[in-house]
Amino acid sequence: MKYQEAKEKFISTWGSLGSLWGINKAMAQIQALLFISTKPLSMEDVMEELKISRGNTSMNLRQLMDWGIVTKVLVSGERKEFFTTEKDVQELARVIAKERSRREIKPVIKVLNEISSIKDDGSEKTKELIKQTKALHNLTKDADAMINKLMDQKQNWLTKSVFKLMK
Amino acid sequence: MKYQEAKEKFISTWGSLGSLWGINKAMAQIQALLFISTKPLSMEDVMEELKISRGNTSMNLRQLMDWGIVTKVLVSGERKEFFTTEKDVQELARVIAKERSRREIKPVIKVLNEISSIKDDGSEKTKELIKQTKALHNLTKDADAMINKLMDQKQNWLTKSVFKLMK
DNA sequence: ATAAACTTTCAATAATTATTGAAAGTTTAA
DNA sequence: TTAAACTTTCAATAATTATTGAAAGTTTAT
Repeated sequence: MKYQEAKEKFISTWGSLGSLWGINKAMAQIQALLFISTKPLSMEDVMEELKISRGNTSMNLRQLMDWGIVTKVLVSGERKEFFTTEKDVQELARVIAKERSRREIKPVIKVLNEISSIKDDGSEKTKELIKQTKALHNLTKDADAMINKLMDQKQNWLTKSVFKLMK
Repeated sequence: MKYQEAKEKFISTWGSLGSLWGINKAMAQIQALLFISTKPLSMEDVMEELKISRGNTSMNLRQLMDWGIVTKVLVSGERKEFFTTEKDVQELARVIAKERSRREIKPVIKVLNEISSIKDDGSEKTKELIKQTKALHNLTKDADAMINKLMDQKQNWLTKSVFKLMK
């Protein structure tokens, strides 16, 4: 496999993966492109490489910046804007995990909590609803707390203590 | 909030959540309905409750069975089939995690591995591609291993040892 | 102040994904 | 073996989501 082929494969794989953890294809592909680029890219560069329109590029770059994983960089002597992505995978994972928690998990925890707190009228179906949403509420809450804690560990938590403890 | 409202809220919340961890709305809603139901439901029951067509119900029940979180149960004296879902949240989480790992994470790990193994031609861009896909490969691999290990712990790993160790 | 260089917005359109419903298929009872 | 009860399949259609491109907006250089 040559460079160009490998690069395309990486971008398309990362792109389709993206769609299943909640971000769209173009957004994931742009991030992938920046991730393996040796220098910041302009909007022009991105459009060219990925064959997507200016509007699409603009919108998705903004989203990536909202997520906090892409930043504008100023290239001296250049008028246009250049973009780069977080290059450290650990930090990347941390940012993504935190953002997903805030956007998706936290709201669900809130709703589950509301539902599990309805008044018990004594009927079997109400008891079941309360019991099951309570269980789901606790699981979600605990899993969210855990993942955040894991991701906040600075250096490689994986190969260090945590992982070993679970052997 | 009364029972009916709470129930509808639960089903719709779970339904929209579903779409962002890779299963479709109808599938997630059927699972949610079964999850809070006190007894197995027939296809008729599901169609009626969720106002979806027979075909849709049939297809999504099959998918849920493929995932291993819904099972057919025979109700004596009844001709038609009844369905029920895994009621233990921990076991549910385990099955979902395992299945996602198998369907989504493992294939990505494989591709990242392939890409990170291309021949280094000495150019800067090739070096960067190799370096970054290698980093991503390791992270994904480790995270996948960890989540599987966590999920395989039988009883409540969360409130017990693992969680405490990360304080 | 003007215009060129560049970016953003958003209505229109395209692409993708989910849903329907009816025909075909299967199972069971008699 | 027939037919009623039930389930599955799948082409057509609807709903949703992503993308385009051109007009409007902004910034910078002169």
